[in-house]
Amino acid sequence: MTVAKPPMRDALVAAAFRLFLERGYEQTTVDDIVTLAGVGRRSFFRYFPSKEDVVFPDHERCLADMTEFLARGGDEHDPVTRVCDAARLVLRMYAENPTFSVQRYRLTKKVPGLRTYELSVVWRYERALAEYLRRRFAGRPDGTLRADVIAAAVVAAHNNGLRSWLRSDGESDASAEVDHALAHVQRTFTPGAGPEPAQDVEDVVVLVSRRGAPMWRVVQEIEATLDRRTD
Amino acid sequence: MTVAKPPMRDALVAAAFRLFLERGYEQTTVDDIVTLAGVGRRSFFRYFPSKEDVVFPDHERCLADMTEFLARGGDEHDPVTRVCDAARLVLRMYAENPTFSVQRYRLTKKVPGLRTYELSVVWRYERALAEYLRRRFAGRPDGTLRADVIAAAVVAAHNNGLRSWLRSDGESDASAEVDHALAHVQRTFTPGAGPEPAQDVEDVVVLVSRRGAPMWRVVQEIEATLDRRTD
DNA sequence: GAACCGGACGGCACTGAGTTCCCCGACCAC
DNA sequence: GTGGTCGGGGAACTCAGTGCCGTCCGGTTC
Repeated sequence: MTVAKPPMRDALVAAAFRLFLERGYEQTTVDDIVTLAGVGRRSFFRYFPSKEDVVFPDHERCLADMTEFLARGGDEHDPVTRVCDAARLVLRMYAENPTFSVQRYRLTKKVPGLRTYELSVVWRYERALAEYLRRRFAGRPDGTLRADVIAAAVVAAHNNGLRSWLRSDGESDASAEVDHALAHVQRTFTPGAGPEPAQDVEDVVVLVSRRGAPMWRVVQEIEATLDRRTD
Repeated sequence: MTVAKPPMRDALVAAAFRLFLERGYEQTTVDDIVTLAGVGRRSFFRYFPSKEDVVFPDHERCLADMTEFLARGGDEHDPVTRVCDAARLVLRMYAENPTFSVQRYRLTKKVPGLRTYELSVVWRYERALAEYLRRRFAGRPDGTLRADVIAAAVVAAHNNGLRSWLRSDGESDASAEVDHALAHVQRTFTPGAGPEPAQDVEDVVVLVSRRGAPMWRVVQEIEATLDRRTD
């Protein structure tokens, strides 16, 4: 929407993080921030509806991107794949500013108020995914239930990978971590493995398993078999 | 912990809800509440660390119950079953006061601040489940990932059933709703169906499936087969 | 040029949540 | 009695967030 981003907004974010890092979030007042940034107190709240918002300056934009990504088409793809790709949009935002993301992670880990705020943001992502899946699953038995569960699983997997990357101070491969986690979810929920069922392969898969084998091994085996067939 | 519950706490909750319902949450100040309850302002914050807490007076207790439930044993049961049972503890708390729960549901639906607060509470439940599963899955490949995903799925399913019940104004069968939702999750994640693998049944299961069949159907079929075998 | 106007910014005063400090009265021990 | 302390009350404070209004600045219109 806003084409030119006001430099004042960035100045406020920079000033805020400087202070947050050197004396802590709760020990920093909004007055401190605006004084350091050299602007009026009222202007802070023009750009950020609350003190917490300055810690997550780009989530609103990212949420809009995700909503748009899910809104425009994509119905020819597998729904689970689609929401996984949507989740990767969030990762991309984090990965664009690794040092910033790591600093923010350390902040949110320490400050309960920021954790809570982050939860509300994550919840909105999850709702966006769930709403999309509900549309795709409309009519199926337990459609909304499936949608909610898959959305929650995708978000949990994404966060698992993301946090693992953040804990490594941005040293590990963020995409690899999240891809691995999302693949796990996709393996659990995707009906059929391949992107498009190949036409010239056998129509039947036979699985032989020892009784009592863990289900995840069974699923893994089915996946592997299907993958081999579609090669 | 606290054996005798102070009547003052209940008086504050009652006064708060009367005012919240007749003029709204944000239109009610803490001073209004303490005036109606006939106590000092300071006493309110002695019992509730924040204004939001008065809306969820029993969650702290319930969270402690769940933590204790997961802490003491239960390791002979299937982990997924165990966390599903833990989730049912929360449902029980809601079901104990249906009218109160429905009123609170309507409040949290309208007031964003309360939604956020509720999220932080739900998050703590989810973390309790995830920590338990992480212990149970310790050593397995992707143990923490599986733990996080399953915990998220269980919470999502529980909330799906719970909300469905709350939207019915407490008229429907809460347990049935949640049981159905949790069964869905259990079907997705449980390694093997029966409680204990019987010793005198066949050691091998053969599944024949059409290529491209939805994974949930495949899993369902495996489950059904295993159930038949353990009868 | 002057008058006009709309948007960005600053200053101030206000509400209300949450905290700190201190008070009081009750109840108990000695 | 004196000395505890424990549950509660209350004044005063900090700070986030809001409303109102003033100012300044760039561009228009006459």
